[in-house]
Amino acid sequence: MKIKYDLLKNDGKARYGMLHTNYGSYETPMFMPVGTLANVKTLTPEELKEMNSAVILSNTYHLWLRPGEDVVAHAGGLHKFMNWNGPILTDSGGFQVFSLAKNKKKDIVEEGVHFKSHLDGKDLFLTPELSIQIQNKLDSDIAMSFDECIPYPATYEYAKASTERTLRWAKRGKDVFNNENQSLFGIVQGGKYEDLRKFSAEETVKMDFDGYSIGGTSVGEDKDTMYKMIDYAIKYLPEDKPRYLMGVGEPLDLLEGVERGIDMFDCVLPTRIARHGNAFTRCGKINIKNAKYKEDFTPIEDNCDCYTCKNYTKAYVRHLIVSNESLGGRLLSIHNIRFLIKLMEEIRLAIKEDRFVSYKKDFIEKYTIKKTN
RNA sequence: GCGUGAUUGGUGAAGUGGUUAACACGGCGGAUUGUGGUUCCGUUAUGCAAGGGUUCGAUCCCCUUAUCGCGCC
Repeated sequence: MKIKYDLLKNDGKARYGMLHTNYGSYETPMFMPVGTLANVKTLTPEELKEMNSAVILSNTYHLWLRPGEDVVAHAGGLHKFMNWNGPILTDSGGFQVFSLAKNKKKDIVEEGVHFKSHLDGKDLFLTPELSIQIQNKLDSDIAMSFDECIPYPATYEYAKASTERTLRWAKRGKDVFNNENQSLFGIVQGGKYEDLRKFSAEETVKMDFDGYSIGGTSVGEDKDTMYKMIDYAIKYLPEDKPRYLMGVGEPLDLLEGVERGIDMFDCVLPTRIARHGNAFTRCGKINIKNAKYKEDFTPIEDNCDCYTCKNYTKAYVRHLIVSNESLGGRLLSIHNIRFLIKLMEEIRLAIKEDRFVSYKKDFIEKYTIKKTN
């Protein structure tokens, strides 16, 4: 069965809805933790469930290299392989075009993309067809079209050519797509250019995907540019399909995205910064390694309902991080993911109660005054 | 007691008679947005055991003292 999206409520452009999948129905807007290598780094499925995590991400490029999509298929698909009985979205490898293809001009050709394996340096060639076929085998719930995540800044000429190619790739991927139980999302590119975003959105929608994502954001552009990229594209996306903003996960950006009509977000931020000792709090991000927490025997946040805050102190978590103990990154990952998921829970409630704008204002006010603390 | 070798920041240490005394670790702070990366970036000794001398100039040369090591009575 394909996924299905019900738009249940609007509050301005913000949307409250329900995403129906083969692994349950979940409210949107939602935040999706990233588990590139078939695991959300350091966390078990049980822990993710406890945090009320719905969809998790995995990555086509990475699983292709290791362990290989056939291994996953022989295991009975990604869900069984990783013991996750919730929905899974697989990224296509498009972001790796951005991060790993060193020489864009030479490595990105019409047929596909040349990579050097980050594992052994071996030459690899990934095409839209191959990406989709791998994802079909991985048997995720949502597959992504193979695109190029355009770097920032990019010239108009580059962005135009890349955007057009991404459209051709989307078509090619869709043509070979073959998995009844899987859905396929199209990706809007276009860089920072309004007409290209419009063009990309309209053309992608014409191909009729199960959902649409806005890509090419959070690649180094300033916030205003990012928000404009969303504005330029989102008005051309259909109301009855989910909209997914790729790679965005800073609390303030989630709010800005929701306000513009985004339903799904993913980001490595909560887990990555956790491993480096940072925690989201209502009063802004904190660095647990700071000396001032050495003897702070209070939780990261007093009113947080996460496992970490209910059981551990800043001083202890700090000690673990400073000592390079993996439990430190685990505890902070639990807190950070729960923080973002809780944020989305509150956002959904606010939308349902027609008070999203005031909720957003209150949150931002608190989040950005940390300096006085 | 005599002889001898050392003494550089929180630590391990490089180094030179002449502008700002390597590097590493540690400390302190920052970054991180579809995750190659226990990652990246700042910053951290106005001072080279103490005092005196030689010199235009000494952490580097000489003397004295202190501390530590080694050898011999």
